[in-house]
Amino acid sequence: MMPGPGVLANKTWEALLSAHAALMKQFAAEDIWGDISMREYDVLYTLSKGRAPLRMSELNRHVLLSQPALSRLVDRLAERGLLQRQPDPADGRSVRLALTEAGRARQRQIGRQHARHVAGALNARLDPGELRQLETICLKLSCPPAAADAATGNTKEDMHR
Amino acid sequence: MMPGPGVLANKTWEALLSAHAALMKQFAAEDIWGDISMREYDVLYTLSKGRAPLRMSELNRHVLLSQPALSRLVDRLAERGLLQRQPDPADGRSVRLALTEAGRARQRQIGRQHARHVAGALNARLDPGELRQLETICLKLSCPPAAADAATGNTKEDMHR
DNA sequence: TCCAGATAAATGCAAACGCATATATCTGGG
DNA sequence: CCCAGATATATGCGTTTGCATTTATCTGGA
Repeated sequence: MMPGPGVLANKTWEALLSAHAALMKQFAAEDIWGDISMREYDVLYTLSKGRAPLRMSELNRHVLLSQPALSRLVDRLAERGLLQRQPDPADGRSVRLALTEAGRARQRQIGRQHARHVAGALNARLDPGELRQLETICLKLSCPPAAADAATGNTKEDMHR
Repeated sequence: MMPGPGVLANKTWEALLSAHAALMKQFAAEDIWGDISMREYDVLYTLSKGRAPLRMSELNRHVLLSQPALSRLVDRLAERGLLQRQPDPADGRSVRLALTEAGRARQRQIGRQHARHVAGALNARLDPGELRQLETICLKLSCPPAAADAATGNTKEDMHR
């Protein structure tokens, strides 16, 4: 039994989940999405950010969705003309995804408004110093599991499977 | 226009989303869930935390799910004997939800292991000071559910005026 | 060169989700 | 007391998701 550090980490994770849920609900309630779901927008945004066309598997690392679900979501976006599947010249198994002009325009149109809502929501609750702290910490969290093992010794995730 | 604060807030939100997705994937990959999905566990956990039986609408504030989806998720958990629907004596429309002993045991059994993974993952990436900062900031983000100033009119767009 | 195993993406199918709406109950003005 | 509107939850239905599996391609060792 070592309640100290474990409890703090768990309370922190719970707080992060609450913050995520609260903000997601608030953003989902905004009347800017039209026929694009937030998950679809996430894909459009991720594609708009990368300069080179992304592969499915790279995209799947950014999006919280199973591989088949992402494959079909991309299907729908492609059928609607918002992105294109291109064969990867370097790897025949792979597919490269790129926004069409229509897709890029749609992302920008929604993104402009969404960004305002995001800024409004976060700036209303946090000052710039807190924003910077939060960004720094979240970037540490999203980086691959640090190998810097501590005395706590609970860093083994890849051992199962 | 005024790119400064908006950009910081948006980069921060993106970092938070990445952190959330990365950790959720890591936790989902753990071999501890059995026949309980993470969403179902979230409900079991939320119910286990509150001392008094929760109502659907209260539960729905904590869980990122539509009201009908939550209603049916609760259905399934009730059919499996993990929680009970009880009529609310004070309000006939409402339903009070409480874990059964089986549900409580199941939550504890999964929660014990999950908590270890959470602690392992967060402690591997953050030191206690960062954990405390993150918790504090996330609580600020989740506490004011945007309805704090309903009387003043708009919630966040007006912050720009 | 060949092939077993690994990797990337797609597909069949049942389960779960969200939207719109229905049902049941509560509340307040007349 | 009654009823219009609000609130809490449930249900119908088409869409989307995840799991298991398949298909196609790549890789390295014999």
